[in-house]
Amino acid sequence: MHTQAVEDYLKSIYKLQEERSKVTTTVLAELLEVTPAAATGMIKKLAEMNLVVYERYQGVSLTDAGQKIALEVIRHHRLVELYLAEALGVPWDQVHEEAEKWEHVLSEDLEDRIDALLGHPTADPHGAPIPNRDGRMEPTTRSRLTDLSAGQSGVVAEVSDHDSALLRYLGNLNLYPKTAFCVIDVAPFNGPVTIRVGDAQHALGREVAHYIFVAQIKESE
Amino acid sequence: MHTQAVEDYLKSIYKLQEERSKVTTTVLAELLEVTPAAATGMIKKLAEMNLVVYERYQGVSLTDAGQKIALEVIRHHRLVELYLAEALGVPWDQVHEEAEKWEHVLSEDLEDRIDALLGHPTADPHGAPIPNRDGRMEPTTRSRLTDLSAGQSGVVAEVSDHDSALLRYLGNLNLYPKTAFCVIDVAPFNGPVTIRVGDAQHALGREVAHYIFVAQIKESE
DNA sequence: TATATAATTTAGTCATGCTTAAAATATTTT
DNA sequence: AAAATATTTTAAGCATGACTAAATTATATA
Repeated sequence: MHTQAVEDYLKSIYKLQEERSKVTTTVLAELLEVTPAAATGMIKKLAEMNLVVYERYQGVSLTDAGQKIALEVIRHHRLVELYLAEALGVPWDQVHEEAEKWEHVLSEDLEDRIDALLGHPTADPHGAPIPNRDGRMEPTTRSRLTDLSAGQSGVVAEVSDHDSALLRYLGNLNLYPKTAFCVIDVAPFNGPVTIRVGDAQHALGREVAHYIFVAQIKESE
Repeated sequence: MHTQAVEDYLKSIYKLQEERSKVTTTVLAELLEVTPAAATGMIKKLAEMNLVVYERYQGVSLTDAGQKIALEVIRHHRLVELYLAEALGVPWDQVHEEAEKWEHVLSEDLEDRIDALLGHPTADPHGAPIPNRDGRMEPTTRSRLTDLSAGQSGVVAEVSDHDSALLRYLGNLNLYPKTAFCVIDVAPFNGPVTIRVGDAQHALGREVAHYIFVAQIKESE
């Protein structure tokens, strides 16, 4: 087993790699809420363990071994999130925080039990894909709501879990994954995106829309 | 929140205090699987935090504040043990090990959810009492099976969870808490204790009998 | 009671992972 | 291209919590 710090670093590097081509020390440090100096130190250690490739001033990237561990941690995290929500009724804006701690103490045996109990799920409560035991995930086509235009319809696929206040807000609007909606209007000058969900209509700020990922995009008739 | 080490020390001191009047450095160190020197160091730190009373060469005892924390940790531990057994089907010889890790990451909110889901239980899978939120426990009258004599009957109240092989053995004999039995024979010279459980009859070694706690002792007719 | 043994504490280290401050390197701006 | 700025790394240090080895204190034995 690796330390919690090692697991957290690998997980964070993985997440950043998904978005940016280059994972820099500073961005990593910000995500982990440590100083850049601390990140440099840990990156060096990870490089010695052959979990990341690192060249001074050039950022990091995961090796295959590092990615494997990262995906295991992410699997733990997302399985726990879903389990907390489904089995224990924890509100979806709180599961992330709890799972941050639980992901590091989950034995393989318990992972299997939870996985089976949930019916081998493929997505967590925010719609993020759960890697299977081999580290494979369902490929996701991640369009953001900000990329749609008026007249298009879609389904909420995933919502960023980085801010629990945002999740509470979206929960109040019933904008959970799998919710269908259509875009009524996209206001100019970074204005709100207005959508219709069932009978309700909501004007969402650009930042909120940016954190909503959409699937099954069509032109509404 | 306290560190995991602090919580583990307080829990261990509490458990030792239940059995011995004086908790010595060496016994504590053995239970925690660290060197006596390490225990001395931590004891000093706990004393500075006013969680234990400590005088050099004289052993430790918990303060009220220390006991409060110890009981919270024990409550977490035993609730988790029961939850793992009931909700996730973890075998009773494995719940202890898992709970050792989980007890330190359980939020108060989750504690309440688990407690409610289990119907505010008062004992863990081994029969050990679960402290309530105020730190109160059901008073236990702890006779050991070794204290009984032939012709007496009783009910298994609690079984020590310190050795998972012992638990597997007792599980195979169906000697779970609440199991009724009667003593057929107690062989001399520290010989086996023979008991009858339902239709089956088992000869238990003295060490095993020592780790079984019994309630509702009567003379069988 | 003196001595041997056992328990406990102190002293000095080590690993992990963080911090701040200063130095080195990259990137932007002029 | 040089200067200014931003990023990254190095250096030194701190807290936690463990270790070994040596010194101290208690307890048991003769």
